Amino acid sequence: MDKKPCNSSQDPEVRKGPWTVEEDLILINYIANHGEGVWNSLAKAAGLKRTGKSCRLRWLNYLRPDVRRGNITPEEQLLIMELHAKWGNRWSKIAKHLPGRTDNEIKNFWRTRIQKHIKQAENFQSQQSNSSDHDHHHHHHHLNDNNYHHNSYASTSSHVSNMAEAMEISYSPPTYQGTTLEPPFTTHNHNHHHHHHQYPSTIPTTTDQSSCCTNDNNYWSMEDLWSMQLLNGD
DNA sequence: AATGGGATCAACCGCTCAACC
DNA sequence: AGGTTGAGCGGTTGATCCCAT
Repeated sequence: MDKKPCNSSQDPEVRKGPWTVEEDLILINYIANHGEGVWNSLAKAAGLKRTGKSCRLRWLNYLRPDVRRGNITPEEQLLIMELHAKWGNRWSKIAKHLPGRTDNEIKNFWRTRIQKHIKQAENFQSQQSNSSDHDHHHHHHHLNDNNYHHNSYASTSSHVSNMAEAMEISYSPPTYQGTTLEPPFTTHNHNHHHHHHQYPSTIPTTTDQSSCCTNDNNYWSMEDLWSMQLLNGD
């Protein structure tokens, strides 16, 4: 009988899964009137059949008025890469430097949009170093989530932060920010909710078409960014 | 036209830590 | 001291969407 009742998995009183609009409204309304915090009792008092944890998460990641939705901007992406290079998977710490973004969002962004490109770059690099006769195997590691915890951040981070710095230098020039930059940074902007495009397909035409660092859409893709890393990385 | 597979994101889980009693 | 509770973190999953076959 030492089973803890905290096993909420089959508790019929507790709802799980996606939040409904009604639940959202209840939570918003309650917090508007009573404030946030003490999530377990809040959940009960508000009449939500949710765990406090679930309420907290829903509020912080979605309902809170100052959450910023929409695609990660190039500037944000750069920041994420820099900070991740410094700190690794410290998502909440990183998120503190991106106003309105949540740790969850940044984590998702990293895992879905960046990590795979790292692996590609990794493979590419190892191919390169294979083709060249020397086998320096001293840079075989990269940002591999699982490596993360036991290889020192410093070794990987210097790599990436060099890249980030190099990118920032060529990134910040006014060509980009001066041009009503509203572009989807993302490779394809599939807002999969309903396709309400917040970005017109009129991509800002930057003044310099030379653009060693822009692709045909005039904004950088992951490929661009990571190939820059490859050029820059040792 | 149907469908399989990859990409994305919201939400869950287990865990740790700190405060409090 | 030891137990309980709440907050927060990072990893993972499940549902959905999109696209190519």
